[in-house]
Amino acid sequence: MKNSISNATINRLPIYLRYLERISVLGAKNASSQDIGEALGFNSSQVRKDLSYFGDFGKKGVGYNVDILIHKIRQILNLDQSIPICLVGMGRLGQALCQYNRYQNDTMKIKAVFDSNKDVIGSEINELAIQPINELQKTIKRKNIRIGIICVPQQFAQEIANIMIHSGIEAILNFAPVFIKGNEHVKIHNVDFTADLHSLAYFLKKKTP
Amino acid sequence: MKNSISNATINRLPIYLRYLERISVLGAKNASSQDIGEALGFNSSQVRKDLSYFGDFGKKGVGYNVDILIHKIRQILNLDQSIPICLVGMGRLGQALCQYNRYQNDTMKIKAVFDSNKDVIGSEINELAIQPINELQKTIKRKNIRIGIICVPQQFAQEIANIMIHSGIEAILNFAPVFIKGNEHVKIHNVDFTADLHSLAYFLKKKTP
DNA sequence: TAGATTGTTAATCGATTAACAATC
DNA sequence: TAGATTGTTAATCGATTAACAATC
Repeated sequence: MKNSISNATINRLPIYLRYLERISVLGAKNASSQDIGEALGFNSSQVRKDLSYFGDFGKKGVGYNVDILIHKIRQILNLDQSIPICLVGMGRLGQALCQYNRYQNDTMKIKAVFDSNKDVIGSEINELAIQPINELQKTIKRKNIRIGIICVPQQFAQEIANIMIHSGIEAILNFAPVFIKGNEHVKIHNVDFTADLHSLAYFLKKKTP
Repeated sequence: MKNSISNATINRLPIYLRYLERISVLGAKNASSQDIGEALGFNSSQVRKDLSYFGDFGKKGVGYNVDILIHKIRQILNLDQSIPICLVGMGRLGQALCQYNRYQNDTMKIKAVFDSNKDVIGSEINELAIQPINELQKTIKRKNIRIGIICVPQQFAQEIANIMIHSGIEAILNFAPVFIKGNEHVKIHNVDFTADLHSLAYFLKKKTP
């Protein structure tokens, strides 16, 4: 049943959610699909269609009640519960993500961090002691960690993913610039901003020198 | 004409390229669409189709010559020339990207960095002095910067984008968690890993407590 | 030659959008 | 009531994949 809802739809839900939370703070009570779409660069039909997969949240002639919709989307995305996550690879990117996550008002929180470098193991970031990789499996189980973030160099990414998968993690966000193989039980999402940057170059005007 | 080639295809080219460069270093001479697809999680038909938009690069019965294909893809993506880029927002993420870019063997290089914080302006990162935002426009023009990276907090992102656009930049990679409006002359790509993380939560198994 | 693999077509699958009756 | 906006259908548009003749 979950499979019948398009991936594209799922990827937009967090974007709707963030916008709604933003305007809720500013005092907005209602938002139409038109409002939401315009603010986020989507077609209003798309907004309505995406939401309609999950229920009739809107009111004809009025739009969507912002706070109700926030609540519903949080439910759909499982963000109505706390979700412990871990992060492996405490390079600069790992540190940046860690710090960013710390100050977010978010139910997904980094609860354990790992690195292979002996010089940083034991030191603290965000009040979390950096642990060695050989404690990864144990810690995932002990802390009920459900999502893993990979920020290690490319050549180690698959190996870390394998440990995570083997430890029963349910989803992985991979920042290493390499394709990671998972299995049918683990959802893997790759973030690849080097590729993003390179694909932008395609759109540059040709210089005629 | 460029418009006839799908966005999805363009987004895959850098991924093909990186893989080919990796196996080239390892001594590979030829690669079939099958090889490439398997390594990267794509269907082999898709690999062939993507490449066929740009020319007949393969040899029937043999596959693609790795080094020739690397050269061709670099040409298609304009990566056969040096492309100066700039980065605005020297928080942890900005610093991480800067450092990463510095040690990449890449024709796209960060040539100027900016921040609004007086305490960091003037200090150096990667042998680049951090400049104030009011020098952004002037510097883009003087250094022929063609792509801008935005790493500022959400509430300032559109403003920075506007300056970039107004200064004649051709593409923007936006890391701020907000939709940025551009125009028909500027290609904008949003990287949104908070949204990525939140959409992963959708796929978690429902706990039945 | 025999086996492998391309480039391309046609079929399929998936996602977006326009349109509108229903109704707040 | 009149105006606005939903939820949903049908149409369109776009992307992927299977299949295969051509040929190295």
